[in-house]
Amino acid sequence: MSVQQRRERERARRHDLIVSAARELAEAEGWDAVTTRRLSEKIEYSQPVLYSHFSGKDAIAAAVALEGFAELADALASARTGAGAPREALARVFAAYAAFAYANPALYDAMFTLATDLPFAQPTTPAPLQAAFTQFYEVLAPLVGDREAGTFTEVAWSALHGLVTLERGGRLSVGRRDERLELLVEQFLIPLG
Amino acid sequence: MSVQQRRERERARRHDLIVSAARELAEAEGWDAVTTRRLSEKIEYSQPVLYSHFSGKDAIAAAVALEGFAELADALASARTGAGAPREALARVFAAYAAFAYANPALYDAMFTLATDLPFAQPTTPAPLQAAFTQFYEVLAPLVGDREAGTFTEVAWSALHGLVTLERGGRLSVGRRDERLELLVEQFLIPLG
DNA sequence: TCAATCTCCTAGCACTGCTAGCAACGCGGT
DNA sequence: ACCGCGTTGCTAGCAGTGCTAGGAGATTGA
Repeated sequence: MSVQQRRERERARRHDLIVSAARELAEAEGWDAVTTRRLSEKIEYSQPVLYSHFSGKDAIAAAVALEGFAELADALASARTGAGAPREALARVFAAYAAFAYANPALYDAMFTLATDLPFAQPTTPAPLQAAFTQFYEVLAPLVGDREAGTFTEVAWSALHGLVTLERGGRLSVGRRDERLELLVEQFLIPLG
Repeated sequence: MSVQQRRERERARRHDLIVSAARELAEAEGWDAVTTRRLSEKIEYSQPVLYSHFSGKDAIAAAVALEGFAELADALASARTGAGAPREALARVFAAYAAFAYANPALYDAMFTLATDLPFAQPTTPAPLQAAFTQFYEVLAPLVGDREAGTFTEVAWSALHGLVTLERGGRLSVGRRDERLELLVEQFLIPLG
C-alpha cells in the first residue's frame, strides 16, 4: 500500500526529471543534441528507462511542450491582468508572448515545431493549450468589433507567431525587432480608432 | 575542350536530378523519408555522388528551398500583375501565397523550417529570395500610409507566414481557412478606409 | 599502346531511436 | 526469518542515419 505509493512518487519524480533534463539539454545545445543516450546519461539511468515513461522521443518533446504552454499561459495572464485599458493590455500581452519566445527558443521549438501531434482547437485539447489561447481571446475581445471573435483571435495569434518565428530564424532585417512588434500591435488596434 | 563541356553539362543535369528527386521524395513522403540512401537509389547513383555535388544533406534541402523561392516569386508576381486596385492586388497576392504553401507543403518546409542558414535580409541574400520579398513590398507600398515601408512589409509577410504555418500544422479550428485569410487581408487594408 | 587522371563504387565509421532478454533487487506470504 | 516471485533496470544488439576513406575501373592525352 504505502510501498506502492512511494514507488509511484519516485516514478513521478523520475518522469519530471526526464522532462526537465530534456528541456535543459535542448535549451543549452538545441534539440539535435537531445538524444536518448545523452538524456539517459544526464538522468543517470539507462536508455530503456526512458521508454517505461514515454512511448518515444516525440512523447518527451510533447511533454516539454506542454510544460511550455502552461508557462506561456501564466506569462500572458500576468501581463494581461497587470494592464489597464484594452490598448495597453494588448501591447503588454503581445510583448510578453514575444519575450517568452525569445527567452526560451528550444521550448518554443518544442511547442510549435517538434510536437506536431498535440491536438489543437479540439475537444481533447490539453488544458494548458486552452489556457494560453484563452488569454489571447480575453485580451482581444474588447477589440473585436464586428468580426467573429474566435477567428479574430486565431488570426492575431498567427500573426504574432509568424513574426516571432521569422525573427528567431534570422529572416528579418536585424535591429528592428521592437518596431515590428509595435507596428503589429498598432495594426490590430486600428479598428478602435 | 568540348569533352569538358559535355561533362559539365552532364554534371549540371545530375545536379538538377538530385534536387528534383529530393523534392519529389519530400513531397510524397515528407522530409524524414529523404535519406541519402533513398535519394541515391532514386537517382541511380551511389551515395558519395551526392557529396560531389553538395556539401551535405542540408545543402540539398537549401537548393530545393531556393527553387521554391523562385517559384513563389513567380506565383506572387502573376497574382499581382493580374490585379487592378491595390485592395484587390493585396487580396490576390495573399491568396496566391497561401495557395502556394498548401499546394507544396514539403517545399514550404524546406524554405522556412529546414534551410535555416539561407541568408535573409542581407546583401548576400540570393536573388529568388529578394524577388519574392519584392513582390510583397510592391503590393503593400500603396497601403503603407505613414509607416516605414520595409517594416510594414516584413510584418505583413510574417503575419501571413504565421497563419499559413499554424493552419498547415492543424493548430487552428478546421473549416475556417478562408475566413481567416479574409480577415487578415482586411486587417492590413483598414488604414485606407 | 601506355601512363595518368578522374569518376564512381564498395565498405565502413560513429552515431541515431528503439527493443529483446536477462540479472538482481525487494516485496508479500508463510 | 526465509523463500518464491514479480518488478525494475541493466547490457547488448538491431536496423537505419549522415558521411568518408580507399581502391577499382573507365577515359583521357601522348
